[in-house]
Amino acid sequence: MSNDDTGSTTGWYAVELIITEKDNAARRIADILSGESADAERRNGVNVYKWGGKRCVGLSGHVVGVDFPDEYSDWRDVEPVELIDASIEKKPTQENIVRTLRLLAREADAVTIATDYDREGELIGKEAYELVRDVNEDVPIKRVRFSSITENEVTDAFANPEDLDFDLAAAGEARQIIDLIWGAALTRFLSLTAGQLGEDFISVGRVQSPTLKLIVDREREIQAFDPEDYWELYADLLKATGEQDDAFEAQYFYRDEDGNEAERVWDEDDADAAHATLAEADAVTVDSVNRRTRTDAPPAPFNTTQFIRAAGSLGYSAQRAMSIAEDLYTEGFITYPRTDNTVYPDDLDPEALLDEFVGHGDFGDDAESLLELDGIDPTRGDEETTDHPPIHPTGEHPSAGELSDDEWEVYELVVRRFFATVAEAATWEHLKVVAVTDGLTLKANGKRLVEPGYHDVYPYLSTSENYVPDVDVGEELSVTDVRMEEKQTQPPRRYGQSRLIETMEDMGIGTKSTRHNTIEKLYDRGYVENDPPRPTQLAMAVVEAAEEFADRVTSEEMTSQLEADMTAIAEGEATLDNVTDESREMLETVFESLIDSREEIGDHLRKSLKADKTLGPCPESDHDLLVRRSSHGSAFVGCDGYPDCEYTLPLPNTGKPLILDEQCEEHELQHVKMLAGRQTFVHGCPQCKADEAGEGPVIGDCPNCHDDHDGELVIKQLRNGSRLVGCTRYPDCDYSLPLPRRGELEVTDDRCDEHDLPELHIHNGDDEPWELGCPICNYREYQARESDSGTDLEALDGLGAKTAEKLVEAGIESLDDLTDADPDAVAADVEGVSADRIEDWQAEA
DNA sequence: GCAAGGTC
Repeated sequence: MSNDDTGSTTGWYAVELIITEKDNAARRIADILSGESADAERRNGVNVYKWGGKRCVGLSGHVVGVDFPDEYSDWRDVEPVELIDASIEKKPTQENIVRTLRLLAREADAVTIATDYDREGELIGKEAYELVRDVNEDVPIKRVRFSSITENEVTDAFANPEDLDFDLAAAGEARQIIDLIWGAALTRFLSLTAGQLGEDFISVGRVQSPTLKLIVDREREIQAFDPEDYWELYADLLKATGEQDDAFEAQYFYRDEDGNEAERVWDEDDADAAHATLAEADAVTVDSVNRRTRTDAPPAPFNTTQFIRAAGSLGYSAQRAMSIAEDLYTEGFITYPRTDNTVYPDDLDPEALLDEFVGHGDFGDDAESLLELDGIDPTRGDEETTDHPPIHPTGEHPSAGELSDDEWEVYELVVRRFFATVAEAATWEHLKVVAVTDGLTLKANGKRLVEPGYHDVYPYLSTSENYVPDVDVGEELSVTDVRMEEKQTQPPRRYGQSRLIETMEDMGIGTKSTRHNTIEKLYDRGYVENDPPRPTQLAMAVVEAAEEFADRVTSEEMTSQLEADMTAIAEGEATLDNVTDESREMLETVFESLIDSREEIGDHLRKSLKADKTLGPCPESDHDLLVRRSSHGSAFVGCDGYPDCEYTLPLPNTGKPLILDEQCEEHELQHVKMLAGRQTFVHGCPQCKADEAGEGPVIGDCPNCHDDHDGELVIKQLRNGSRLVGCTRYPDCDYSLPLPRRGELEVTDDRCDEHDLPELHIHNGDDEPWELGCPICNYREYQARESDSGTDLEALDGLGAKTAEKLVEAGIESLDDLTDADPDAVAADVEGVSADRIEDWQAEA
């Protein structure tokens, strides 16, 4: 073979470059087209697969992005409204890949674009097309389309190459431009108006803002909710047998105006009357018995949204579930996790896939029992697309210990979901009994799982039964107990992450690949906190401002209109220019009223930002206490009146503070929770905590002043969050020993022989404690390590770094200076040090 | 330091 790396196109075979959307697709296509003979090499850190004269390279989705020219990059230098008519450039976002692509394109005699078969894939293909054209004006560039990477589809597609669909790509470009202009202009406007530049900018966008509005609207409903009292009545019934198994609970119901069954009694007198009647009844008579068999069909194959929902019920956030799924995909255990498809493609052979699991420990038995069913007919969902199959296992098995616990749990979920889709339906038997007494009706609903069907292989859904015994019409049942419960109607529940993603899907906003990121973005922007997400005051204010002045960006219609426009562009009925121009005009109109209300909007946003940080009144001034961040990043409580009022309270070092709704009755401060993943905990009222933490138990005598003044050493928690061993006579005696900030401190019963102080341990999580030892010995060791501080004074017993510093300031720079000094004169110069103590040191020195 | 959409 000749050297094919010379870039020569005059060789005896032509060099063909194939470009795919991602590395994984490049590798699989190279395998198919080369009959598995392709070699991989790395160029600029990018995999290039080669065989014969062919090169195949995978992009990483978009490798260029739209942006404004550099002169628009400083937010303060540009009026946001100017962005509307600014030019837009495409800039490489993945330099390595762009470089490699250019390199390969120069050498190519033919180029084939094989990106995903969807709109965004066409745009990514066009981006590749332009990068190739930049360096190779004449090379022919073709486009192949296939809906799954299988031998048949891929070879067919390459045998019949087509042309790029520039109209379809333009539809995608219109979306990019409109999203950028609206998003950037409005984001900058709000951020500048509220003075939030840098990390804490205030963002707005076509997808994030309607999503945030969903959360905010629900919160408004919750806040406006007015609970209503109601009562429910229950009776325990028993058959004449009197056996335990023949007892069950029934609930009182009546017919409402529409003739429907109702259980809630809204009037207390009515409830009392019904209760009294029931309480007097010794027995009730069975009025009707209804049996019904219900088929419980197995679930449809996983698309991204349903996968996120199922993982959510196992406790995974949307982001975490997707991140694990992406890893499992990259390692080859499951198929591509970003898909809308809920119908398995024809080329998936469920029996062959089940076969792969036979004999594999955790799944073998279930796979075998599924293979024994008569004919396998997988379930189908409503959505059928052609780009990727529903998420299912590949049949590749992870080896023992290869997956973390979380990865295994998610992998098992995907395997079992596949099992469920080929399993049989479950059957339930429902039994409804109605009994009457004195004109009152009672009912009991029983359910029993007769045929577990798919539940045997998919144990994630509830199969709890409710037992009601067999009874006959006319049978008398004795009443063994009667209960009346007072209840209140509950406000609607907040959206959970997976419910939000489902709602976004229903509304048609975002995509399978981005919805979970959008939710994460709302957290990053400080718009929501906690899980399920709760909106902040800032979020409320942003949504209010957007609703009032840019209603379009908070509504799902912006997306549906955009979709319609994109379809028109793709079909040649509209152009990119007329769609984007029209959108620009709308945004101009938005800005006219926005600019007029700049001050009002800014005030409202700033007030809300402050409200999000406010805990309650400061005990030392008329201002509020706020959660603040110190220059080195740790959180603390400080007064809004600073610098006039310097009142502060400490917060724990671990985690990010979250202000809760609960309030401390004594200090009127809201409670604080520290968010730190699994180590999240409720800190409570910071004032109460500071009061409790003040001084710990006495651990020994103060070596500085005990002999003269009975000073004792205690462990102190300071307001800035640090702690130390200090003297009870502080500030008269400032003897102190530092302690580490992190971890839980344990005072053990062992004592140091030399200093008669307890040995200390520090606990950090589950690890073995750090045996710090006697605090004096520990500090000595620390000083020995850090002893290039320029003075040898610190070696003295009980002389802390701060006092040493003061001595140095007073002219005592070394042990020699100290020996020569007059104790009384030094004591007068240096605060907190007695003449006696200096004499002791002189003796020691 | 903007968006949303790909992908890692």
